[in-house]
Amino acid sequence: MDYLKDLNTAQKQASSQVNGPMMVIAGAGSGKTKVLTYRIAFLIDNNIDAFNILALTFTNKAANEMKHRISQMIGSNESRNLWMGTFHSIFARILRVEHEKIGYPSNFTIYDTQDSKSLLKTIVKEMGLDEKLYKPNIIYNRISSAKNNLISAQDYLSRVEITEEDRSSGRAKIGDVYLEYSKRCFKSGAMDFDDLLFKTNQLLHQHPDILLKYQNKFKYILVDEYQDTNYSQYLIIKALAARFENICVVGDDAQSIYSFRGANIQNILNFKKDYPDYTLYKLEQNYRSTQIIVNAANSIISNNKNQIKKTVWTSNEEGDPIKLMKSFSDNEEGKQIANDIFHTKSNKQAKNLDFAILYRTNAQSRSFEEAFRKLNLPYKIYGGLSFYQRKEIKDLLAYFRLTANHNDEESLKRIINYPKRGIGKTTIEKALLCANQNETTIWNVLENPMSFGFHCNSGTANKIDGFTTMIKAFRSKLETSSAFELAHEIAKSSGILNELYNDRTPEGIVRHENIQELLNAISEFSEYKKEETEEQPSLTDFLIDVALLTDADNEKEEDKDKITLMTIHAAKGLEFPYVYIVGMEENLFPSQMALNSRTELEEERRLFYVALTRAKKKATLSYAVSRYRWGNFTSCEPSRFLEEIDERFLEKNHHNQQSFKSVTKKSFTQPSLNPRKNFKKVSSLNKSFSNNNELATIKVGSEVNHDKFGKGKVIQLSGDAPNVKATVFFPSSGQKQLLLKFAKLQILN
DNA sequence: CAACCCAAGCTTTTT
DNA sequence: GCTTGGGTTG
Repeated sequence: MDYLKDLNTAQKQASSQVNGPMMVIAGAGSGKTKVLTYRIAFLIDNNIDAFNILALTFTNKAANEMKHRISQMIGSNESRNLWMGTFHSIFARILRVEHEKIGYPSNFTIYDTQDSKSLLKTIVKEMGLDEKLYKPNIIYNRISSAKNNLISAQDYLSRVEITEEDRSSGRAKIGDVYLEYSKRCFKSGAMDFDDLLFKTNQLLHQHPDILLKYQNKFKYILVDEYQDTNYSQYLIIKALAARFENICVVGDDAQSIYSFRGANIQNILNFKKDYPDYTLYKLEQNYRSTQIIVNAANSIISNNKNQIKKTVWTSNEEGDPIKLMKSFSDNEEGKQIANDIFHTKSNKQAKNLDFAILYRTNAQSRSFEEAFRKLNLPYKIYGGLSFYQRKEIKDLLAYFRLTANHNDEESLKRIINYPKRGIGKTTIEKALLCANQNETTIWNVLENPMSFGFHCNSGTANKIDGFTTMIKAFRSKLETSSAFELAHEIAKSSGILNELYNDRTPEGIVRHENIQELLNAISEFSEYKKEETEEQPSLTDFLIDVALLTDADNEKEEDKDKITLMTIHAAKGLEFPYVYIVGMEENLFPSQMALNSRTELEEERRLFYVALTRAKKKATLSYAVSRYRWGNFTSCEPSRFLEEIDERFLEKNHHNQQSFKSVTKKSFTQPSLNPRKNFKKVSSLNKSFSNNNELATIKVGSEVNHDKFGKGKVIQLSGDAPNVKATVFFPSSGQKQLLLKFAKLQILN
């Protein structure tokens, strides 16, 4: 157990307590993860079976890093037996095992936020409610916070104070939408993110035998980022730990930044009540940052009234003062910081990976991207649209999901007409109506139209039959084919691969590459799983993992040495030598959404605390006096947070201040200094120059001219007059399907 | 049914 | 400024 030598006294004490409840309050940069990993290694060294240890984290990334570190300490043979992962992934895994108890199939689908909102929208339409009033976002948040507080749809409807709230906001029917939403998810064999925790609570509370089983399994429980747990998560932990009370939670109330999604700081304060004989450890020495940064961060957080008292200190060097940067506009901000990085790189011999730009909202990344590109500074952006949320990826995944679970309504709606196969909106709506009336799923209606009295014309019926037959064919290979084989076949047979291959626009090419990348990911996944379990994984296994994989967790080698751009939320747990906190303006940071109450403002301040404490060597704070928001040029005031930093920690002369005054003046009189593309496309009025005689002579191989697409060659003709459809390949814009009676093709030869 | 055009809404943060 | 969805036209 030599490794304990690496720890300071407090860290050592916390790492080597084996039994009993304990809470570690860990200041930023004080070695929180270290304590967690060392403690797990210590437990295993003290003959605690790794199978009996459960470690819960908030991100896959945190879990993987910790796993990696532990395996280096004690060997992967032992460490692979640990149950370590995010709340959502661990409990999804348990729900798949215990699915019968809650009436779900074991291969249930996990709906992401997009799926949930799309379903909500469908329901609002079906119920004939005002779509302006019943916006998916609002309903989703209502339902989510209900679930996080363990309020079922039935509970929701019977609680007067809740329904009264909805009534006064003019949305009296939200409870009914919630009920229908729950029914639809259940019917579809689907759970949303909140369900994973909600149903786990149901499972544990309604089945004492199951609870006992997992209490006995997880004799030792560790929870990271405890300040970010919500009520639902709190109850799960409490139930599981009730028998042995070997529970270790680690957190920092000053870094609680997720209350908007139901996180509750009270959970930290309640720990005392639940486990009166707990031990409290405080990690107060910061190993990450300079004295200036640590003390400046302390001066900021001291403005919060609600907090656990602790004194974070460091023995590191004093370091550079914090730099303030003022810019005229968001574009200037990007340029200035790009320049600053450029110079720091050569002056301090820093690498790209030493720099991070942290902002409040994803939309702020744009000006930095432009500026970095101009200076040839390599960068990477986290967040925003993640790989798995891209349309083409979601489309292909929807095929996988529907193959595994035919009842998955959202997946079916997504792909039944993609690629185009002539099954339109009207048909889908009719089928859905029929499904609702018969209390069955849309898949069952489509697979067996007769038995549900579903009528449509024979052409459509054929197309539907073709679709269901195809999906069933995929299904029959689910258990026999390898994940990659089947994935590739689906991509091909569904027509997706072809569709994207024929799209020769730059976007189309990227999409095609993305599909290839997904297939590669499946192949890598298979290799990895085979090593771990010594079994050939199926596509279902991949789906289980992919649903909860959010951002690109495994970083590519070529992305290693790049400047990082991310939101502050995404930066939690990370550190960089040089950190730029940008957009330090009122209404942006603090966000204008957070100015209604002290609690919200304090959360913004904690967010600022998190941002500043990411910096190891030097922090730069930047604000602009004007910025484009919603396409409008708006003026901004510096953030109140800037005034809260003790002046001692700030760079004295803001040398750029003066020059920017003059820029400001000049630019206001000459707005063209800051040009934005503002061209509207001029729509060209088409001249009709086709006639029926020409149409009659068109044939496969004909060279034709199209008003918009230019010259092209006819590849295929289908349909009967007057609805003849031509497939034409245009070198300039790829393959297009055109109806001859409208397309006004000119025949050239 | 599919392509195109235009207006509306959007920007908090994420598993 | 951008994306999405509704409505219209081909």
